[in-house]
Amino acid sequence: MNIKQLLTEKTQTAFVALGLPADTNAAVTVSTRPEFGDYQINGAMAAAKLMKTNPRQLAEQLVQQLALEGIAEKTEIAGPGFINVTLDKAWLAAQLQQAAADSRLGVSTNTAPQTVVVDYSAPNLAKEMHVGHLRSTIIGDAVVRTMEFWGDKVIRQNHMGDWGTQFGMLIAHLEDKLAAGIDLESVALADLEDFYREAKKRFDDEAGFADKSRDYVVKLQSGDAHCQKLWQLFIDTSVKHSEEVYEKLNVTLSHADIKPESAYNSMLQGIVDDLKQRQLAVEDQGALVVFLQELADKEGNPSPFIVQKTGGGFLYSTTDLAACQYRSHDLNADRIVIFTDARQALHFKQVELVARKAGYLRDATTYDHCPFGTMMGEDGKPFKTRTGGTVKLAELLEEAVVRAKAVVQDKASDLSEDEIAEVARKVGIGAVKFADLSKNRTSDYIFSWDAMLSFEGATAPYLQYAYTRVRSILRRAEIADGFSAELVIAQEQEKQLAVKLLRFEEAIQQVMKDAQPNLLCNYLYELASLYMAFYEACPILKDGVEPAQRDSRLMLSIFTSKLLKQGLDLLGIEVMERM
RNA sequence: GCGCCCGUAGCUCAGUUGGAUAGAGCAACGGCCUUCUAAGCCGUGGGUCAUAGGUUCGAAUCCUAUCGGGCGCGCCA
Repeated sequence: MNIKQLLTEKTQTAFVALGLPADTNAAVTVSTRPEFGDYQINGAMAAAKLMKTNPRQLAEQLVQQLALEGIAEKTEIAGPGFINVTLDKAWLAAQLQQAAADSRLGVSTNTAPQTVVVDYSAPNLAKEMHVGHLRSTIIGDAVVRTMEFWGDKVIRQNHMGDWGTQFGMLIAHLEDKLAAGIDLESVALADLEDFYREAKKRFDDEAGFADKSRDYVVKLQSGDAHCQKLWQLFIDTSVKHSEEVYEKLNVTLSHADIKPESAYNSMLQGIVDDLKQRQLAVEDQGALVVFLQELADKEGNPSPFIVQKTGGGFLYSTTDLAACQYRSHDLNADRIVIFTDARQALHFKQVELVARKAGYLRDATTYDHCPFGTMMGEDGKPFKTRTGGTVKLAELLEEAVVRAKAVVQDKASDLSEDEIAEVARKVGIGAVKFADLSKNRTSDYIFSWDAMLSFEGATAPYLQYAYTRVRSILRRAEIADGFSAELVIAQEQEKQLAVKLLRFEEAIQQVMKDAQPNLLCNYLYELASLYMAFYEACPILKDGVEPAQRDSRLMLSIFTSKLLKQGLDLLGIEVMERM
């Protein structure tokens, strides 16, 4: 059920009946104020301009053609030509009745499933995951879950960085550690940050170590068995670290979704040869470069895109072109979605241009780079990653759970120790995720412990709390699993809740279109908020409530609980029965 | 220098395709627990949508310029 879409279709049919083109923008939106009804149709004004007629008159004609009998209780024209639609309560109840009996919670069937490749998380394996990886990981995961719920075929791709220049120094350092008999996991690679720092220090200070590191990179990339073995040891350990974080974060990325940079290794020479043959890439100052006139500056100097270094080495640009080829042709993607920070915007623009020219991306494949802002410190200045400024993701999550536990113990003393631990985990992790997921900004964002770990207001705990309140009522009501009753929408709070419950599909459509889970966060917060208002205003199990009204309100509650759970699940946030 | 992103309440942020009187949360203040979980609900105050022009029935939204912040611009990823 998608009311907005229904009204849009009705309006377009009416437009056609009035002799306007079928693609005239209906401009259906949710009403901005209660006295304007539930939805408003704003298309008449723009259409009138097009036809050079009076907008109010056109709105009148449109209303006569609309055919909203049974759907709308009232259709009014206001102002210069707004059409305000107030939905019929009986119609809402009937729609909700249907949705409540549906396993998809009223979300319509996806009649044209797409194959979507989603590239997200992609940590650099040379280091441990830090807070900067949070956005890509959880935003990507929420979008992926939403697409799967909708019914698209989603292929996750964790484009882990495992092939950079730093690995030479890391495996050289690892070799020495192992030679000294130091245990791999418990000591040498227990803390990747420390390990990286040690290696970097030797690289900068120790005579001969830098040369050895550079030598090892070349050896590694040309398939030397010894270096490969050291590298594999390092990679395996680092991947394990990442997967521990995924587990804690409740992220759906599995081992099978890892498609690291090194996986494209065998394709790179072919890509470069092909670009040369197509005369897209030319030699310049020793490197192989594609010049892009499309991105030229004002003087007409094209934008350079290096695909092969002086000396023959490949870069991430080469890898990303190979990834285009693989995803578009081999995986047959209709859409490729990539979540990285905004600093790489130019890079991906270049990748797409080159990939399209060379045919690595089919015309049928859309390529969406979804950027987000750079992380800043609380002082508003860029978050420093070099000198101890990095907050490890694992540490953030631990802190979140510890803080949540203090709150849970304070507020829910009747829970057992085990339950408290469980609730603290879900609340803490949920708070961190929601804090990040609920922000849309493509601009820079400020990292703040307090913001991340806030448990009041528009936060995950608020939604989780709303869920436990509903569940508590349902427990007390002692109703059977398949409970069903007639829905009656009477009071204002019931109606507001009902309309919102029927807008779930609108929310998830937007999330998928723009790859922005914050829209789902907004929706769920508003839903929970309306339930809270309903909860305060509409008694259910209290004395004096008529059985029919009680049962109808139980139906509303059951559906709300299902929707909250499902919606939070799409965000990767868990719920609990009590808190 | 050129390019990209951004500028909304004291703070953090919403604001859909250009729609009516720009919304939440936090913080502040005032109410609401002998009855369904007060991590809650109800209410009050708080705005030159960075600035100046322009486009039009109508602009936070589109265009131009200026100011401010961040990032990027050939051999890292």
